[in-house]
Amino acid sequence: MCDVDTVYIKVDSVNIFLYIATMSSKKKKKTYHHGDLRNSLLVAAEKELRQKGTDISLREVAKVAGVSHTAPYRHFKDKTALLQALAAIGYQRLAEGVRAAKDQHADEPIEAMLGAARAYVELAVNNPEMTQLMFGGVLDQEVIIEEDLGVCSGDAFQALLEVVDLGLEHDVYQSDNRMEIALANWSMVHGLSMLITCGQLSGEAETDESVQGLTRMVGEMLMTGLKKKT
Amino acid sequence: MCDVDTVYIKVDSVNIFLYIATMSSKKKKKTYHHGDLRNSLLVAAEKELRQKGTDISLREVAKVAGVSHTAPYRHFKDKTALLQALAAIGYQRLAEGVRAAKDQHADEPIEAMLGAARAYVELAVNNPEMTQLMFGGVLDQEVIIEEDLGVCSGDAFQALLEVVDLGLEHDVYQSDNRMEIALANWSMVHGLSMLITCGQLSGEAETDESVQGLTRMVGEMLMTGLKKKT
DNA sequence: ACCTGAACACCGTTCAAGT
DNA sequence: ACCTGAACACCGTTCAAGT
Repeated sequence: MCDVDTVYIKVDSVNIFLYIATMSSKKKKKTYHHGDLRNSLLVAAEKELRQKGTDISLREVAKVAGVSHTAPYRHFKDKTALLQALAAIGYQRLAEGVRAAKDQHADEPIEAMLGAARAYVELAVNNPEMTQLMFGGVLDQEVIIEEDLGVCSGDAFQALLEVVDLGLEHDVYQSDNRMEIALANWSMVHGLSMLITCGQLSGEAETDESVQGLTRMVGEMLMTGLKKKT
Repeated sequence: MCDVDTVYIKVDSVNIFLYIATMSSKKKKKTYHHGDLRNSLLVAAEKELRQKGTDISLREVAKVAGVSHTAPYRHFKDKTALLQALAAIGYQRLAEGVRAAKDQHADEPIEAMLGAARAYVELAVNNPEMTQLMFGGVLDQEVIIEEDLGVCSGDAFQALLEVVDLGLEHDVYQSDNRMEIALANWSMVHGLSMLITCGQLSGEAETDESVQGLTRMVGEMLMTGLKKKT
């Protein structure tokens, strides 16, 4: 009743509470989770996602993170909220990948777009479960619980628009409608990604090289067109 | 003990058993499910899919079909098998839609392809949950339990190839690689479908008209190319 | 042959309680 | 403030049993 752990109640200070808890955890069995549990949960969730696919259990995530199965509810409203927060991280990486490709080809707008396409497909193929989580209808994009999801997914689209604008500035496109150009590129690249990650192209997209080849191929086809010139 | 229902055991004939069961069902409460339960389960499953989305419960499907929660196991190995059989129906409709569009434009290969694209996107947008089931990673395409799935999904791709061949016969494409042309078209159309059905384009794809407009737009962009001609 | 009902291990979520 | 443990209603699947 009068041991170290009870002191913090009377002191009523978060910092001191944490300090004592940290100290005592070195002696006793670590029962409380210290530090950023929210983040630990997301890390655990991604590990589970990669291993078991899109249908992961919140209880298992908690177990992997080393807390009780009710602890996640301190940081996320429900299971969907955790998955949305995880998807938000996926969109963040997507935006980063696209911007990195753009910066590498600042003077060659077409190569910048093809590079962005390569980054998009590569990320999707290397993280198929994450891709399915983001775009597979596991979570309703209509009902956004974690605001991060809306922000990050919007920013990813923004990154794509920046690559389009690069081309418009250099006057390389026939059309001057940035939305249309963006949507055509996005659809093409997204479609290829989804077809590969859901296993429809299992025959022709097995190695990294073949995936890159396919990406370049469909990307150039969109740029030059399929129809014969008259 | 000695009423009508027990006769069939001694007779040991399926037909007679079924006949007696049918007769008795008119008098008593219908406890057994007569006729094609397999089909009834698929109908119930699609109803549930449309209502509750991709995460449906096998028990609920059984309840909707009017049988006990273990009855489905007489017709499907497990829940995944039922979902795969349902997805197979989706691929079947896709193949039909594409072929119908092709037959409508037998002399205009480009219009045939654009029509097929329209059919594909339309079907996806009108059945978003089915689309997510087919392509969203809910079921592993790697592990096919219901053989129908493999057959029907292969046939849907076959239908697309037929539309490509129409164009090759009329010599309208720059490339002569049917696989490449097919993949470019498929990626484009599939990407647009998935972006709409997962809610990413909620702003610009609300009405049937706007969806058709977007489909035609990206389709024509692929045909003519984005880049300025030099 | 076809279906039922009890049983098991799991799940998401809530809530009173503990430190 | 942060986490736990019991409890509840649900789920997929198995199996002995019924007609």
